[in-house]
Amino acid sequence: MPATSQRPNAGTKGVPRADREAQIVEAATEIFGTRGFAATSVGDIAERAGISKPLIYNYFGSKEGLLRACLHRAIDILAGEFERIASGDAVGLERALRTLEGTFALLEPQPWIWRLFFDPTIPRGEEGIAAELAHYADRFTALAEEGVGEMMRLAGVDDPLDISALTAVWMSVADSLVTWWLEHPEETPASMSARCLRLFQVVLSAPLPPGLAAE
Amino acid sequence: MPATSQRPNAGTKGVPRADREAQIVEAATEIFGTRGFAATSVGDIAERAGISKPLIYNYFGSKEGLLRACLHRAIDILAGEFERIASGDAVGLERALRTLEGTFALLEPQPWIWRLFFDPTIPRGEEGIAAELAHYADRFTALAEEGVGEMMRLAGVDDPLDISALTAVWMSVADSLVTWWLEHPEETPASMSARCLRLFQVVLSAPLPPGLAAE
DNA sequence: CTGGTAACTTACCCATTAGTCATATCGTTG
DNA sequence: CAACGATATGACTAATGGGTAAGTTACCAG
Repeated sequence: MPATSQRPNAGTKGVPRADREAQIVEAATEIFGTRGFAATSVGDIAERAGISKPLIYNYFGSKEGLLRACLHRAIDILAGEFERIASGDAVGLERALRTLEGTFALLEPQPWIWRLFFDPTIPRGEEGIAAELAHYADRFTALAEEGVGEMMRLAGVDDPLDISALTAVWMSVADSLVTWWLEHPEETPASMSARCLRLFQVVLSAPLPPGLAAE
Repeated sequence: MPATSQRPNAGTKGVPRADREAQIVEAATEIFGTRGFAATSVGDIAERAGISKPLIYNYFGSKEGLLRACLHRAIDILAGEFERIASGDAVGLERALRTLEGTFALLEPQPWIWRLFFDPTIPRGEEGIAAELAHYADRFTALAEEGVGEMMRLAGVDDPLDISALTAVWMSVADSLVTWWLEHPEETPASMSARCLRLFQVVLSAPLPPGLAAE
């Protein structure tokens, strides 16, 4: 028997660091992604992950370091595959549909990761994580803008502001579908894709508003 | 001359309570709306409004009370007009365009108010403001769902989940356009409306993806 | 069985910030 | 002009939450 036992729960539980880190990052990503960085406390994350707060600081150094780890994992999951999807040979609305399908498949395990890149509550100090985050968010935005711009040029529009606005709309559409999915967990990637096809169909087959009919 | 002067700036400045309240609410709405509730401190708001923190507590009781006041003003500005716009006789995409136009005109003075209703950093305790907020957010959602549902029934779709998803998408589209506007302050409500018309045109005139062409 | 190290936790520190108190000035009114 | 209520603030308290110090337990190599 040990001489003293003032910290009854202390001591290792035999979980390797890599495993714990993954587990913590997973929990953190979910809470950061749903509640926002600013509204989340490190204590909340520790509780959710079933460990204590100092372990997080041991492994990640700071709240921001934890966020950085979440981001890097998110990048690993998304970046390559996302560019592959976006660089297919489809254009216009078909490219949009393919991108949505790919996104749903990618995000299936944890849709929250997407939110990290566009969390408005992350402190916007020039230095630190904000810059890094902006870099990756911009990569996704650039990808989207490329697709949107291509479609608009086909339609004879090339006003950069129009492209910028429609890109924002498009990304928001994708985001809202992921969010909706979050609230309907029984949906599969396949059923989401099918649903999107139906929704496109409804919108595109709707009667044109006046002033927009001809041309 | 007064006997003592230990608080040099104390004392009334002759601003009636109603005016001060309006001024504070205006400042608070802007900061809450852009940075999020959780990431905003009462001190920041006081500084922005040019008054001291205790005055806010004097008038609104708590940070949550201040948010409630912001919400009520937002309701006053939006609710009636919004319902009038939505209850016009337009349907489908024309109703959508009309709603956007009305929204831009309404939000012109302070686009931030819109964000209050969908701020994810507001504490989600069952009791308190969250319930009230959900009530109003649901009213807007119901309005949108009515319009979307009408359009979808015209297109022969009546799956409630499809309606729910497209409603989420539609609200997100409106939100993203307001956000985009926030980042392009030189735009007027009229130019935003015109831009939306062009964007609709591009999307609707795009070549249909395969598998979606015929019926 | 004896170190050393990696995996843990309790109990704390301290900066920020929600919220309060006591006080000060002004306008009005009898 | 005295008294009062409304408008206002500097200086405090208390709690939250990021971050740390120091110690506890388990495993493993010699």
